[in-house]
Amino acid sequence: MPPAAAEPLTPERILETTEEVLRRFGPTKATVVDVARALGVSHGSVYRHFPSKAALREAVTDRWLAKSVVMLEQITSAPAGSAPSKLEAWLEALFEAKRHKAGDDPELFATYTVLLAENSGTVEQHLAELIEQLGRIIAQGVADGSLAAPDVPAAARAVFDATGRFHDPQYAAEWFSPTIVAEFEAVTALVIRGLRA
Amino acid sequence: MPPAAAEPLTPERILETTEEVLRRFGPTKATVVDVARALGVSHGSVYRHFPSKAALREAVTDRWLAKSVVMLEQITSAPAGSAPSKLEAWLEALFEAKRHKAGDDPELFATYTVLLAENSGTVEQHLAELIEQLGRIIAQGVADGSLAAPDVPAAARAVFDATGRFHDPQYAAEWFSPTIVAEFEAVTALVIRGLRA
DNA sequence: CGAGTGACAGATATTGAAATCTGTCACTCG
DNA sequence: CGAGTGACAGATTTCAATATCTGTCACTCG
Repeated sequence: MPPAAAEPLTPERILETTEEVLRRFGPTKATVVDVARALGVSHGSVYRHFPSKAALREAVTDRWLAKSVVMLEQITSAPAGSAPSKLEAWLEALFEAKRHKAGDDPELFATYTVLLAENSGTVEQHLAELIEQLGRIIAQGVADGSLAAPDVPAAARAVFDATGRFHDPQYAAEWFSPTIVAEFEAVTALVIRGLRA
Repeated sequence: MPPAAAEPLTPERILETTEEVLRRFGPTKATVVDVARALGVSHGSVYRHFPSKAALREAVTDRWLAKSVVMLEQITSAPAGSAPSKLEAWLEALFEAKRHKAGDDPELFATYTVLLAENSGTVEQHLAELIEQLGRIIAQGVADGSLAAPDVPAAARAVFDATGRFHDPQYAAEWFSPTIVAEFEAVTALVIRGLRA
């Protein structure tokens, strides 16, 4: 990247550069000074756009999480497909997306795992959005009679909790075991069976 | 404790003292020298009974894990009770046992969590024993027609995986949320429903 | 003998001084 | 004016010297 630029210094540019710096140096060594250096400005300028290093890192985290929400929203609001098959597709898409992120660039994934741990508020909000999507799929199933759930939000939460081993980054190391796909399928099948009308 | 003792130095006594030292100093500061000092012997003597510090810590871990297995075995092999209710009781006993351990003495629990992390082989064996117990309960249910499972060991594994949030120590911090019991019950109900004939 | 010792080498952990970083603010300059 | 600066104080991290620990082994002594 060009070390200096005539372009105006926007939050957007700062976020992009922060991602780049995190990618290069990792979560412990990446500093605000590094970001400023990469942008060709003084670190004081970065503080004009973000009130603290923590806020900057949180904004990067938020951006990263938003991508999965958008991807899964495609499945959630697809016009075709039964609720049970949507549920299965949604859970598999979530698992596969995480698994590929963790496998393709383990260091970057570890970096984001650290960021996630220090921004539990942001993560919680993101999880709530995912669970809300699950709730919409389950509600569709309840409406067309394919699923049964006395309390849809609670059922959505239960499905999410029960599949935690396949989306919680704390388990990332296990996602490359030769039996993991069979285990994922067993849990998914059990959960969907438990939800059927 | 008496710093010196005329009693012979047995593996048993060393293990007890090691537990004591771990309890007092925590997993990072507890040393073999500390254990020897507490026993009133030289650290060389400890190495007559355990080949390494790692082996000593592993033996302590093993001992600790064995207790839950014994407690849950009571439920597993109880003569009375339907398989679904046994399953529920077993999962609840596991959750409550862990929750109380974590709540009653958080530091000691954290110490054992560190020990667990450095002895993944021992932990895996312990988990296999727990899953084997679940398998026996499910097999009972299949035999009496209350449960359906094409592959009993796989179903046992799936039940254990699906309830991970309520027994994996990595989630201990969440076990004191005001909604955790409702969440546990929702997942348990979902899983048992998924297993019903 | 053989359970226990303690001095030793190499590995690991602790400590405190120096370097770097975070966050602020009075200032510059287009 | 107002985006950007850079020197500064206090907090945090790094680094190298120092201390402690792990694991071995030739030895003691009941």
